[in-house]
Amino acid sequence: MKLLNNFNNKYQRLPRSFFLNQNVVEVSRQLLGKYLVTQIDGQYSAGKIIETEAYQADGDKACHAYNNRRTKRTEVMFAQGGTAYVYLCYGIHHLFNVVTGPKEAAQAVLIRAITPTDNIPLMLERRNFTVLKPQLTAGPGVMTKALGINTAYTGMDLCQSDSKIWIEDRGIILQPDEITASPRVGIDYAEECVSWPWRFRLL
DNA sequence: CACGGGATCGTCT
DNA sequence: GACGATCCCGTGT
Repeated sequence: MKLLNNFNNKYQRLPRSFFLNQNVVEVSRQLLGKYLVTQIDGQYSAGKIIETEAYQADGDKACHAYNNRRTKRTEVMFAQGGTAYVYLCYGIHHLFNVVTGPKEAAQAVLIRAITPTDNIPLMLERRNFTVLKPQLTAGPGVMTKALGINTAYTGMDLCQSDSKIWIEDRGIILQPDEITASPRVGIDYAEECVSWPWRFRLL
C-alpha cells in the first residue's frame, strides 16, 4: 500500500485548471502525451494518450449534448471540467471521455487510444490477450476494457486526490510536428461537422 | 490486407 | 422500434 501511494505521488495529476479551459479542441490536443491512469480493485494500470477527439454542445452535431440537449445520459457533460463521461456504445463498448470547460458548458474529449506503459500483464489479462500487440489499447472501446473502465465510473471527478481514474503529466513536451489532426471517426450523420479536424493523434 | 456483417443494449424518437 | 463517438472475425484476394 505504501508503494502504491508512492507511485501515486510520483507524477503530477492534472489540476482542475487544465480542464477548465474553454477551448475543448485545444484541450484535446494538449491531452496527447499525458497518461491515463486507473487504480481499480487496488491495481494500477496506465498508458500514454496517443489519440483524442473533441466534442462540444455548441454547434457540433456529432456531440451527444448538441444544442445543450440534456438527458439522463448527457447531464454529466454539463458538469465542470475534470469529470468523467463514460457511456455504452453499440451495446458493447464503454467509451471514456473527460468533460472540459466550466460548469454548464457541455464539452468533452473522447480518449480513443493509449500506448500501454504500466502493468501490461494486467491489461493483457483484462483483454484475454497472451502477447502484447498494438491492438491491445488501440481503439476507444478496447482501451477502456484494458484499463478496467466501465460506465459505472461516469460522473467521477478525476481531479480529486483519491479518485480511481486520473490523468497525469509525466513531463513529456511535444513538438507541433508530432501531432496530426484529421476528421473524427464514425460520425457520418453529423452533416457539416463531418470533416472538422477535431481528431488528434501523436505520431 | 480489404471488406462485410454480426454482436448487443441503453438511449431517445 | 431504430440506431449508434465500435470491435472482431470470417471471407476472399
